[in-house]
Amino acid sequence: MNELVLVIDDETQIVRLARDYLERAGYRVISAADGPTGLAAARRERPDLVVLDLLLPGMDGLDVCRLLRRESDVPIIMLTALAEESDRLVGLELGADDYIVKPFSPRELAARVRTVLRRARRSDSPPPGLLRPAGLEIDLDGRTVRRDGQPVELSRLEFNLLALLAQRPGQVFTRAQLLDRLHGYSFDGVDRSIDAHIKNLRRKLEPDPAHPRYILTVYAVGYKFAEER
Amino acid sequence: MNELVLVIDDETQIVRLARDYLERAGYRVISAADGPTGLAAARRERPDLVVLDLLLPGMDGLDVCRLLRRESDVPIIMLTALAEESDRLVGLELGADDYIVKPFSPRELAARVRTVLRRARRSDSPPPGLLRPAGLEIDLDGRTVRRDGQPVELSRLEFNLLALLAQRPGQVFTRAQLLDRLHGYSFDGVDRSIDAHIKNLRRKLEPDPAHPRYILTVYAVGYKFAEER
DNA sequence: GTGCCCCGTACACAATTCTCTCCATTTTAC
DNA sequence: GTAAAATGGAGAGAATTGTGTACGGGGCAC
Repeated sequence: MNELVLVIDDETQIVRLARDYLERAGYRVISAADGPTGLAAARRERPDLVVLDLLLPGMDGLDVCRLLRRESDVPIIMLTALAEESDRLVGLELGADDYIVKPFSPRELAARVRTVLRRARRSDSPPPGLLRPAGLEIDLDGRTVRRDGQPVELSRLEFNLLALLAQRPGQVFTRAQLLDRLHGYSFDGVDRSIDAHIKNLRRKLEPDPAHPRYILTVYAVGYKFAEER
Repeated sequence: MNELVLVIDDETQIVRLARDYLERAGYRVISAADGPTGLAAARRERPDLVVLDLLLPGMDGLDVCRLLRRESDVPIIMLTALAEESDRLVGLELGADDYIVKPFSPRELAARVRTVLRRARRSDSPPPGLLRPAGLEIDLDGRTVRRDGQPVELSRLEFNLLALLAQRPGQVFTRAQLLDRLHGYSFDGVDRSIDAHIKNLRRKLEPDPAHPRYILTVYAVGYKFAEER
């Protein structure tokens, strides 16, 4: 299910713009035109993120922010017309996670939303000492791997490679990137050696190495770890 | 009494923001603007958690981290600007419990602090004076070891080494980490000396030193104590 | 103070494991 | 169908570890 964003703003123009853009970016969007309504919506719908205008009819945006904060940890992005540095601090002190100065480009809004959500996801579940993609169990501290409960013996590079990929499922890494991160940045090797490690890794890890389930090839680009589905 | 957090950072803006937010979240906060001051404060005040900036004047944050680690188990959250090196693989080497990439939202900081403290409370609540991995009995207070009821005589360093490893079964320690924690971190020895101690330890401890049951080698990385299974 | 013993460290060699490269074969994209 | 890319197998060379041995220092009994 896509993430839900609540936009609290009384200017219908802005709400419409934000909605269009955020929905196109893949989020679900609900909105409210004033503070009390917005608070009620937040309580009822439990959005994953709130975009909150500072200037609202009926209730100051700062008050809304405070009240929201009191009852939940939902990330908040403030909209403000004031570019003052002090406002950034005021907003952040009240518990906002980020702020955008009006007028803003909808693309910027979408970018901020994405960033804050990513950050929130990360901080919700701090350091994953253990990765558990379907059927696998990767212990980063113990450097051990199990598939369906069975231990899988990996070499150092193989383990690092797997950990690197599995920490960002779906993200494609080029061979050059993988080389950089597996060795120091000053390494003079052919990037085909990555292929060899991928091969060895698959042989040990994949139930059927010829049809990989975890380590996927992205033709002419690199490799990625399979996303959950 | 509320928990005490020490913030070590030279940017007053960040310190103020962190202080405000953490205090609002119910923590007591002290701060220091550079490494030596921070270390002194940590020794004097014995905080429950340290937030440490990697980039500090006077002393590298990494050094501060190592020194802190040497003399206490206080949880450490690192602030880093290096978005690239945000892997956990690197974090393990630092000895930090968690890290946050700048710029961060104060809410995120508070969330991390809460999580790390909760974890720390859970893990070290009853400081176990006695470890009992299968077949072994390690008395940390009496500094004695028994295997299957039979006393095992160990030298000071061997005992420290065993205690260190056995307190975190399954976690891999690099030779550098072991050296750091066994001696003063400013020790300039060859890390192969760790091998020698491991060898001696195994000879005394293991039923079959050639096929270790307790002290396991992790090729190209270091050593770890076997996990129960 | 002197001699002795234990401990920690350093070094050398052998055994093991890993890493990289080469090349033939298969797969993919256009 | 063709060219580029990826895969699989195999082996040489490098890296890492286990172990025996030697050296030096500190503590302790006398």
